[in-house]
Amino acid sequence: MTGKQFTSVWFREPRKAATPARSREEIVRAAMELLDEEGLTGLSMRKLGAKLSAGATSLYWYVANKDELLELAYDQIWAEMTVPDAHEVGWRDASSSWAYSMRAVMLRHPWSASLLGHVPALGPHALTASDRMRKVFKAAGFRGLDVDYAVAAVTAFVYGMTLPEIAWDVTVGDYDYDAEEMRGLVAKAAADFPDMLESLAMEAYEDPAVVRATAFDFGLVSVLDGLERRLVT
Amino acid sequence: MTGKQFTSVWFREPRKAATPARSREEIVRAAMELLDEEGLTGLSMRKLGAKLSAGATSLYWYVANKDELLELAYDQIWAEMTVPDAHEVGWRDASSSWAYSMRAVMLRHPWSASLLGHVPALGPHALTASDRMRKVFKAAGFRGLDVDYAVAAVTAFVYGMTLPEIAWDVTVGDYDYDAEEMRGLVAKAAADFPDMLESLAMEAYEDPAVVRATAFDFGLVSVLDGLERRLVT
DNA sequence: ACCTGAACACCGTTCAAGT
DNA sequence: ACCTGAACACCGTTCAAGT
Repeated sequence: MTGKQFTSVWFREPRKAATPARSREEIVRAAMELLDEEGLTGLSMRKLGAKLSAGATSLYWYVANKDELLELAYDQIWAEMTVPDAHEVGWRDASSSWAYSMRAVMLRHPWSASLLGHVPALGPHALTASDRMRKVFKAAGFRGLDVDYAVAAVTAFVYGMTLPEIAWDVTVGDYDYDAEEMRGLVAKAAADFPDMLESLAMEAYEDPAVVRATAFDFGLVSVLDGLERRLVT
Repeated sequence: MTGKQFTSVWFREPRKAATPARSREEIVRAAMELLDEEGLTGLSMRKLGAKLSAGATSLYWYVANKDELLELAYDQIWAEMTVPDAHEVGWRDASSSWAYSMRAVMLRHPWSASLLGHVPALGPHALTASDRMRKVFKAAGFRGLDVDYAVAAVTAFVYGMTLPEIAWDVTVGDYDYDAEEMRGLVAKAAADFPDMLESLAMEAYEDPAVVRATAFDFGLVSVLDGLERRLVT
């Protein structure tokens, strides 16, 4: 207990602007651009201020602190995900297209991976998406807290699968790397594990993007199959 | 392409100490203590130096930079997970006790959640754990890349489920919060979603720890059921 | 109502200098 | 071989002062 109160942007009323020279929307948009270009570590209040040709500290008029700015940017992520109506396409199609769209959004905005799960998802877009996901699993036949459990299981899977993909992309993007050399280094680290070396060798002949997509699909189908079994018993 | 080479602690030989006043092991142990006590943001090279009654910059003799120090600490996480032998207890029991132990380790070291997936898992302990997990799924009957896909699916699920749990614990720990008040705030944010309010109300009568454990089990059983189905078809 | 710059208390890291 | 302190280039945030 520190005496601090838990806070979130979503618990406070935004400033009502009289003559909005700058606006929250503009700031969040600029922040997302910076995040997309330079990643989470590339976003600083100073840089963001400069981008908006303002002093870094001007931003504090619109936003309590950097964390709340991130909460705002984070919520936008959810706006980009699509959740089809289960009554139109069935719950399996609905939830798997949602899963694919969540993966796509994360890959498009790699910084979101560092925020997902860490930042409370209480923004309007996050809530809307969750609500739609709940409806999908209700349509599937889940009842009570099982609805939440099902949503959580799919979300957890998508998130957990996509995160390493992003980490890999970031690594590849940040460094001058040679695929062959990289494999050699990894193989050296795994030298004591013949089993893993074998699987590494198998992968070497496949397109990495295909392997990743296949892994995702394999797991997603499994998760949905598993959830479906909860319905019949 | 930036001209930088990709590096990892595991690709370089450690310094061979002649008279090791300090050692990598000691530094990593101290770093983990600091991490357990104060979290990821609580670890700074200066603080760690002070804890070891050394100058902050002395650490750079043992470790290339902070990222590599985190790689070292991160690998220790894997040492704490247990993966039973599938030939003794069967693949379902083996993989689910591994899943539970991974969850327990993450909850014990909340900072690990911010490293998992972000930091390359190339350390000896990470590799050992992965190797054992692969053996479990091989024993189950998976072949080829399916072994990796199965391991990835379970890992992704555990990680994705546990992360929000940790975020919640950290929030509760950091702030002076009243359960009732908190629920009120969340309910206000979700005011437009009657469906979610209903589920919020249901949860209010349950022990949060029980709800979380139930959610984890529900999902885990589903994932394993789903994987099992891959074996029969 | 909005914006500013100076200032504070931090960071990670480099490097020449010490022993 | 190991450790140090000074220095550099950054951070987020507060706050009194401006318009």
